Amino acid sequence: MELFRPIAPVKAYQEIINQLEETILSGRLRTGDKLPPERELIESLGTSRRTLREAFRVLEQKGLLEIKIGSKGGTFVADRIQERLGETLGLLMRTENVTQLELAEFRSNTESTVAGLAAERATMEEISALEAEVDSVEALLDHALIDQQRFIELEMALHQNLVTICGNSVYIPILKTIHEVLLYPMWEKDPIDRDYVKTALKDWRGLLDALRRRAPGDAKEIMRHHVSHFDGLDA
Amino acid sequence: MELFRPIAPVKAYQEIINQLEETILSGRLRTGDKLPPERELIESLGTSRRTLREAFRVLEQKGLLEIKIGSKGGTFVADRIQERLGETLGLLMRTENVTQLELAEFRSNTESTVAGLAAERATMEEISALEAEVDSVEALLDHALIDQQRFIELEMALHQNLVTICGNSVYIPILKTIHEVLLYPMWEKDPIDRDYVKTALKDWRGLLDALRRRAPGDAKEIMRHHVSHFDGLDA
DNA sequence: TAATTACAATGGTACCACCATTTATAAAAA
DNA sequence: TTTTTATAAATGGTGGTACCATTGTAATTA
Repeated sequence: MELFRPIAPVKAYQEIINQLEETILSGRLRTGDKLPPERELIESLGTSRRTLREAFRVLEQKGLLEIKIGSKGGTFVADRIQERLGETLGLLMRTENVTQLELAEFRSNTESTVAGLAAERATMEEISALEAEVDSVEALLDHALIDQQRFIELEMALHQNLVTICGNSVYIPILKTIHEVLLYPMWEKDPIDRDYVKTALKDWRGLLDALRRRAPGDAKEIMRHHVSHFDGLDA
Repeated sequence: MELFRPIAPVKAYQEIINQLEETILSGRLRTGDKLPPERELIESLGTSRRTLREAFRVLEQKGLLEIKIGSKGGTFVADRIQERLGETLGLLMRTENVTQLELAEFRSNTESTVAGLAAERATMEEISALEAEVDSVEALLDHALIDQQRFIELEMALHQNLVTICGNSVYIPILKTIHEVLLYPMWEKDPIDRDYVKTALKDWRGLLDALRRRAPGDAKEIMRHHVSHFDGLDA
């Protein structure tokens, strides 16, 4: 009889998850690396194929592994955590714990902060590159019909680039998730007319100016207005 | 020979995941509901236990299911998506090589925003409850030796409560992750003296005042200073 | 040479038996 | 009677083995 047994008994599949996760996160296994076939791994790990596969399913869901079937298939270390983050965020919304309004407010505040940081740190080259993209948006007005799909792509790219310019990588996955998972579908519903594009252009021109003037306060206000307008917070 | 075969062959476990996920998200199964035992479900679904269990593992990881072993155990519908969001966020930060500085900056900006929102929306009851907690921190000064562990717990709780007060649940999992995963270990390293606690107290008293005065700007500035001081951004 | 076929590697599925954990209940001891 | 202990039942956890499905490559055939 045992005097002491673990409070929370360790399950085999959980142990495998922990071990592989640690190996991947520590960098000993890198993105793209191929793991040994299941039938070999079970010998190294001293477990059964069934248990290993349950662990694989979890790590696949976490975005750390990617599993392909077929002759050249196998288990590969992946880098899809961001996708999963987006999926989870979408899941959270569907369960009605998070409203569209909360999300829009979060985006408004966060993008505004990012714009402020960008105004403090943007180099002339970065500003010029951004301006070139804004010009691309303006070019859309040359056509009688607005290419809605293209406009959304350009808008998205502009926001992504601004995040990069702000120099804090924490914001990148967070805003990318918000953009792709939640705003993309929203924008697709609302039809975009010429006035819409013109308003957006005015915002971006103003932002470029604020970046050049190193005016974080102005940049924040412009971006707050821009995002609020697009998300319908000002409606 | 087949003329047409599916582009992406549907895997059985994926089909089970989709089916159960849809059932849960549509509300036909609600949080706390107990699913039939594995051995019964495989008959309804026409699959094997192994396949069902792989699907369960994924849904458990997603935070939609909770599985308990033992006589009164079973598979239950859970509501742990927010936890998973936090976990995923932590994972992402570990893999994206986020620096401590970036993280501190993100926290400073975000907590500041949250404080501003709280100042706009806090009820008198919420402010009083927060004040009671601040009093608990002050009580730590009655002892010759500061209970470091307790101080950290109280600080953490104060921040969490402020997030709740701000009324936007998007911030909850994000800041919770930042706090638990990344700041906790940091705080444990630095020894906390009486002056440290006194400074923190002054910040919180000031914040309480700002909340009462409905002064978002002041609240934001105080919180920015408070967080920066603790994270060593001002050093 | 080009199309077809066969093979091999690898993950996907299935059935069966048994182990481990937890709870409830009954039996035994105080 | 009350407390402790042993037993049983329910349920998830693990292991083994065999076979199926998918995919790429090499051998075969026209």
